[in-house]
Amino acid sequence: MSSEERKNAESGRPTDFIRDVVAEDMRTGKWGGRVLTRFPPEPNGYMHIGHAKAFGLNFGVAEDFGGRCHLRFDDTDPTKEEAQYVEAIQEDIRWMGFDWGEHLYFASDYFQQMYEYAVQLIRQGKAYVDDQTAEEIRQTRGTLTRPGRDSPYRGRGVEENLDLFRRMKEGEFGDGSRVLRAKIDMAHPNLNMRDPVMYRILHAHHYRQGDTWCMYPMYDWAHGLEDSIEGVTHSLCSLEFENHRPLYDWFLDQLGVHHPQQIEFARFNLTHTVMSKRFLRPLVEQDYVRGWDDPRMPTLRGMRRRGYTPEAIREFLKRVGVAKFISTVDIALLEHCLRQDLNKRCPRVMAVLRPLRVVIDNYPEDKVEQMEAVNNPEDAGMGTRQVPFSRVLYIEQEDFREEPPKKFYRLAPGREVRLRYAYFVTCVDVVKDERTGEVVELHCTYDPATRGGDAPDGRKVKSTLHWVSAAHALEAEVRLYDHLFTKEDPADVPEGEDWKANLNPNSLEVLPSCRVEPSLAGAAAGSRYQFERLGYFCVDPDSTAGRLVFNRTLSLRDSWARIELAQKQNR
RNA sequence: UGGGGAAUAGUGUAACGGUAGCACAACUGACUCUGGAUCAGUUAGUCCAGGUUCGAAUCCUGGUUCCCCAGCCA
Repeated sequence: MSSEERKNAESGRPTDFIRDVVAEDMRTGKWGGRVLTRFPPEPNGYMHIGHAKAFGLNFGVAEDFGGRCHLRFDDTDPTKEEAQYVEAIQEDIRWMGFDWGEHLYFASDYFQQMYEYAVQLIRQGKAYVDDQTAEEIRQTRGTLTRPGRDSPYRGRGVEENLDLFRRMKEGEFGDGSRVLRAKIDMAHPNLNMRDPVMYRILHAHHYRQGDTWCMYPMYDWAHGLEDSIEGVTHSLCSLEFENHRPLYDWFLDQLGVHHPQQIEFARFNLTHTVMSKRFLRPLVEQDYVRGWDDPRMPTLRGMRRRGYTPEAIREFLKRVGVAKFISTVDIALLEHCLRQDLNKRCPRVMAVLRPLRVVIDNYPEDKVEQMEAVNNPEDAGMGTRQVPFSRVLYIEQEDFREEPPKKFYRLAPGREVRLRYAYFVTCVDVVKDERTGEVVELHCTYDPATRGGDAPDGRKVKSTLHWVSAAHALEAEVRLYDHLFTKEDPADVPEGEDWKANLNPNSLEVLPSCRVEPSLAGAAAGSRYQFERLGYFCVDPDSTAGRLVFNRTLSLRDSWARIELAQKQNR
């Protein structure tokens, strides 16, 4: 996307308040015309669409202003981080279309320099080793309304602090026995400024540093330094770090090093889904979904498997915008962006999800005709294909009603409809299961003059049905997905009740014996199609050579479903 | 009850003292070999109360509501 497109069409200004700031900095030459942003994930989980907003912003701002964006793993807690996430996160960001080139960094690579900065702070009398327990530190921190109390170790001399800190590093002390704290103000109204912990002793194996370190820097101490070391100009982060900014400012100013400008923006929520790890993790661990890449998950892996395109997600993020208000975006907007993209790019194909056998009584038994079908009416360049037609077909069960309600235009006894790209057919008989009364087969007659789908006498039909030839169709499994939660806000539960009660029991429906047209044979995992009149589907990696498995990415807009719903509600 | 933030149609977002606009959603209608797509239209908004100003979503004062902060997580 060019920077011109990034501008507000009406005002000609950048599209959000952060780009406003950056544009102004470029105008005044504040950073010498440089723009350097970064995306700093902790490698302890998978990326979801909320993260995509954050990295899309960072990479996007850099791109718009001819700058650069670093990917830096914030790996300062060895008890939570794993190498597998480093790979997975890169894969997801790359899939979304962003590129950090050579600029892949790790906070853990800066541990030695951070140590030296800490020594400097101690020398300046601005940090001290505290022997209190975690509990004691908590007790003396004070509360939101009451000031904290100074630690009895706060007055230690520089030499003693230096010695103790060195010995912390050497591994002389046990986990939790001592910490290094900044010496700021135990009565500060901002709790983050009440002598925050800078280092904790942790005899843990780091996935990259091994056992080199037995004490690790805290996020608040490390993060600002990481940005400073890399020369970041605009440090974009979410709203909850607003409270921490004064602390980063304090550290950087005490050290007298490069001082990026931090700008905070709001995260967003999506209706009918959850995005925080706190909610997502139990869904996976307690088997409410099939894993982090379950197509119902808002993780990028899940969305990828579901059939989402990165382009659709980026368009969605662009429309969501960037502001300081924590919004709840209607998932319908995401779906709209997806449909818009899929409509343009997906080849059309015919598939029957719930097959109803149809015999064309006056069509010769052994005859097979190839019907020419358009691959994509939105794009003539995608060409046409041949679809076999024969005497026995399948149509969708819901496309036939023995007693059609008002405004139901599809097939019914005595009614004529069009079979897409084939013939006009009229229903002449209905075969039912004697015991259940269920309709099991239809008999129709066809009009040979309507081959291709048009009647030479100009007569019209009210609807067009999709179909497959029974003898030629492939059997396939189709997985239908719906919103993960029935409520817009999944966390909205009565006092004391579990939010999982809002889980949609019908978020997954597996249809084991669908029939798809033969052109789909051998379709590659990940390939996307529109099943005409039904929706967008993609081939799941669970597919095998002999059996295709499809995920329904998204249904088509369905105005009959709306009418039917309204009819039910009026009754 | 301390500190830091935020409030514009149902939802999201624009306006930078000068006609409150756009998108999604909803609803009409047109068109259609996908009840898809497309096109046209309708409904609907500045948190509240004062003030400054010829003129306020925007500036000022006071209030209301919501979010974040008391990890040796990030």
